Amino acid sequence: MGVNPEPRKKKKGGEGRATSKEVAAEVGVSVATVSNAYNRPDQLSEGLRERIFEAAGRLGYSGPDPLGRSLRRRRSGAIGVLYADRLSYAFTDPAAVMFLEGVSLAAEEAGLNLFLVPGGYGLSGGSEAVLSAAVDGFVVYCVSAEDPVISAVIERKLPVVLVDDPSRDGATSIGIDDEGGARAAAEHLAELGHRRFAVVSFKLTLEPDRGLADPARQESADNEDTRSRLKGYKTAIEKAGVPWGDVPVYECPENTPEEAKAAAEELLAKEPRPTAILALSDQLAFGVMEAAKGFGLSIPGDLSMVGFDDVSEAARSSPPLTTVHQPHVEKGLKAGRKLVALLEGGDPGEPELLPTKLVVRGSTASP
Amino acid sequence: MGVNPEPRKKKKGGEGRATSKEVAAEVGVSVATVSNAYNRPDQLSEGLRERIFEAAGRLGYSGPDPLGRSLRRRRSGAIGVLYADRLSYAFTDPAAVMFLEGVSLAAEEAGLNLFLVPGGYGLSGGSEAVLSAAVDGFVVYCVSAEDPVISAVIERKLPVVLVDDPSRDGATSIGIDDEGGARAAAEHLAELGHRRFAVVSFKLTLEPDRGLADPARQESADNEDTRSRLKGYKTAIEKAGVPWGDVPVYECPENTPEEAKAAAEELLAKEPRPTAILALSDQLAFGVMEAAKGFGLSIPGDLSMVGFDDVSEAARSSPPLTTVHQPHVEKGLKAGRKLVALLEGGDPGEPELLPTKLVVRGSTASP
DNA sequence: ACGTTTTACTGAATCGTTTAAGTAAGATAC
DNA sequence: GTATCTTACTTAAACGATTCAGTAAAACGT
Repeated sequence: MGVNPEPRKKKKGGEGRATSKEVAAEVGVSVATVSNAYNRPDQLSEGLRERIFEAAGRLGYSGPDPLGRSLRRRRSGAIGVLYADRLSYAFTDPAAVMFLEGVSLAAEEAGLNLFLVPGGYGLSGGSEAVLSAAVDGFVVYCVSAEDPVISAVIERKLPVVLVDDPSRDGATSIGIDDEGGARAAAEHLAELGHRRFAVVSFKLTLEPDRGLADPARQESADNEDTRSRLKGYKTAIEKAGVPWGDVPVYECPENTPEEAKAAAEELLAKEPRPTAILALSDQLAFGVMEAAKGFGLSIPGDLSMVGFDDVSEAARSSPPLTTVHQPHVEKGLKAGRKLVALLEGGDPGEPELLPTKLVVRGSTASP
Repeated sequence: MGVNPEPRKKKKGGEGRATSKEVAAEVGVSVATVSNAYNRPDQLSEGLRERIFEAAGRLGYSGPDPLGRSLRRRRSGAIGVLYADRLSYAFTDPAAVMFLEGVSLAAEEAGLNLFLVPGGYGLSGGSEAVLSAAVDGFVVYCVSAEDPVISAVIERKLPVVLVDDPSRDGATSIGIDDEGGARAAAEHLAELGHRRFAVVSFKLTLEPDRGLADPARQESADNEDTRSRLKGYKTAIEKAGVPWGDVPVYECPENTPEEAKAAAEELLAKEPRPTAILALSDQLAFGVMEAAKGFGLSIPGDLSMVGFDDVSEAARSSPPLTTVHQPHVEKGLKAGRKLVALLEGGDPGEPELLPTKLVVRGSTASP
């Protein structure tokens, strides 16, 4: 058994990174003392501490290895953000970016790093990324309740904050008043006198369709957000005397202007043409606006348009987009703070629903 | 010595996450076998493997702990992106976001996660975040060569790819043709007939000033990018017969429209007023445009404006911004791929300089 | 001068894995 | 029927730290 015939290469030149053990050997102390030099300066004499740092510098030891430390401490010092899609996609969505900004603010407050984990339904690996991420907890963003990765997260039994999809009981969560915002958007259009509506939605289920979605499919949307927004529209539109069944709801597999453009091209070709289009996100709204331009339709003269999210481009587009504002950064910040509270054994607080607000700009007018 | 009086709580209820040891005990095999069940299915019989998974499910074991595994494997499966500033700031800068998109693309290709590390000069902790991040390598973005965090990164002796600041020898790097792009921008203005220029720059050193920077200070800029862009402007402007010393260069401590607005307000109050302003980034250009609006100046009628970066808003602003395009996403992607190559022991390739290109839109005209 | 505290360390267990090397039993070869 | 190869595991040593429970020596109090 462990005879260890050779003393092994002790430190074969200055090469590679050294370990605390090597530093300890060099100085002639125990590894515990080296550890203390870095973590509890009061546990050793000033002189020895300096000798240790000096030797560390000489040997190329840059301080405790994060992995060894994390393993022992049972804390990695990072919070994970689980994003529904591929990560690269998150960065193209201004709403997601603002949310991340908020989470990173919370991480900074707590001195934690940010670990981005792609959910990537259908991606190679599946929920492997979730299982292999060295984090202390997760903020789960925008993942449908049906997504298998969410089970993977739950399975890991780490502290979790669910964002925008507060359907798992027990879990801490935060969301926004989707329904109220959507209702306000549709009411605004109804008050302007619109009666011919159309809706451009993002995907309703994990296996998305492209095309018109009937009410049954709408009901079965597996994302809480989506369902709530559609419900808000429905309530307001029915109140205006228009049967919901008459309102075409177009499902886009991806939340991109390109998809929405294609959707709008189909919707605007209908006779009679809708006079107002509600989009479930600003990204989609921008696509619709482009399509309208292609049809030679002026906004808001020929077509009124309402988005959702109030991303910063919304104020700068031409015409500026009427949309439902939601506090993306604050949502991220609060989600992050809840997670931090959880990590510190504190109280994450009640599930919260942040307010939304209709911001009327230049893309809506009477028909 | 380790008498271990009590057998310790073996598994006090289904609570907490279980370990491979517990699963092994439950099934009556060694931990090695449990490990094999997850990592090398061919090493054990199908039946046993299923019994192990079944027991794992029962005990709440969700697979090997990432930390233990990473420690042993000496691979964490994550690449770190070191960002100069606070992380929350990265998300407000469209150029940084696009870059991250590229890196995340590369990470996805390689099946790696993304670990975001704030450089945060002057932040509490300093380079602590760098030292404590459990990553396999770093992509260093936009950090001045003088920044102490960059030394921290080097010290960790992990594979590193330097972006936009290829000054450390030996390190793999990627950048863009800053000088050429800047030169083209200034040449464009000169050709239009402009002779009274002003420049709005971001910070020149780690300890930024706000205000006009004389040529000496410009030379001492510790970011390669900044120096190159200024040099490009200088070359073209001098070629047009204007002494560089006559061109006011205003330094903004932060790369935000707000800072640039303040800068422009000062520059535009000068007599004679500049007829063209060059901004080192689009973010800064947007601020200048706002200031111009405040002065009642029309762009490009009264003032021509050129940015740098070609972020997506540049095409949508009014007027659309003439700017220097750089391939942000591609830069991130290539940086990420180089790092991946390094991690896999391959060849990261030569330091690359990606091309820039002037995109003429509506913000420039003859004076 | 003697007991108590403080200071400055060391030893050894532990965190949760992976993996090279070993082994016993059964299958295959000739 | 013996030698060799597989199969299906196990043993034990890492990986790189932290931390608790010592302990010997020095400092302190009276």
